[in-house]
Amino acid sequence: MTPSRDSVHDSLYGYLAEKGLRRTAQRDAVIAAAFSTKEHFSAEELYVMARRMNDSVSRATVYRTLPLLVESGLLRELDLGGKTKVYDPNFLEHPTHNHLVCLDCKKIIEFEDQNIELLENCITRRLGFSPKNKMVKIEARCDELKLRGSCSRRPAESGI
Amino acid sequence: MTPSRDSVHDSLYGYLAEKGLRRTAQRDAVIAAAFSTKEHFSAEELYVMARRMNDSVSRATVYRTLPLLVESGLLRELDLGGKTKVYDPNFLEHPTHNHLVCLDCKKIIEFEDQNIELLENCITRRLGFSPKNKMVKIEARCDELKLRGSCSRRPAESGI
DNA sequence: ATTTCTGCAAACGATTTGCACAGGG
DNA sequence: CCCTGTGCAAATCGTTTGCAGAAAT
Repeated sequence: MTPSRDSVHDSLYGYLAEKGLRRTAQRDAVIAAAFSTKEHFSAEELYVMARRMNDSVSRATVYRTLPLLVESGLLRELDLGGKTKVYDPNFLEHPTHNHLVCLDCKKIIEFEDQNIELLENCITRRLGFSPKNKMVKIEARCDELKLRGSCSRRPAESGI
Repeated sequence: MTPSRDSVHDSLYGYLAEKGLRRTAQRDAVIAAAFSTKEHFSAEELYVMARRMNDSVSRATVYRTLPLLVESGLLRELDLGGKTKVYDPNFLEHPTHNHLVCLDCKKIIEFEDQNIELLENCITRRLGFSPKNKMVKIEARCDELKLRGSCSRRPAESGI
């Protein structure tokens, strides 16, 4: 299910090579950390995870590596309403998924929809552009919470 | 076309009154500034504009007023890919519009689409939620730029 | 009179950067 | 070797906050 770490490595290091950039133990650790989870994470959280794989990784390296991962398309940067941006490692497996954020419990549900995808492409072309990244964010309130006064949903649920 | 400033004032001060908050000259200036344009603006830009209307307005007051405007629904906070968030005063006139951002020239095109709107509502209900805010951001590249090597579009164009 | 608002300046916190050394090709 | 990458600590920059006085109700 998870894309093999090797394919992620190949993909990024292919990208790095094109730019004349080098392979290092620290970048390996950051990549391994980023794809060791399906959860969204902040830069700081990635720093902690990467440090567990290789304690020579510094915060600066994490902050310098993150943009490379985003530009190469391995990771997607998202603003889901929290105080910092988060990074989503699930775009390799689900390149067109979108997000619903519950305003009550802050839970995030990922969903895919082929129809929206299609409409986005049409709209973009009609305006004279070629689509690159499309993102939908829906902020909503939990019906169950409104009815029962508490939200029973479990954190790990994903609509994918 | 622009909603009368009075209606904006009424709307916000209605909201403020509900919360036991007060009407002040500084808030008036910030509101007037925010709705003196159809362009997106940053907090700092709003500060400059508000100061032109009343030079007693401080940066702190702008930063304290901005969340009130967002929570009351008058202004929408957007992450369009720049380094800071921007605020969009056009949601009063076009409550469901979305954004396309050109990766080449950074121009922003606003568009509305009833079909996407509908799909977002369906998806949200299907997942057991009631939609509150829905946003679509499309990042794209200008076809004309690709063909001609330069982007001839003018900054003020809006797809609404 | 009571409470909210304000400007100021200091504090904050996430991110970025300059530097000198380490290490990949 | 040469040049990129690194950790460290300092710098940056947008935003937030504590405070004492000003102003709204």
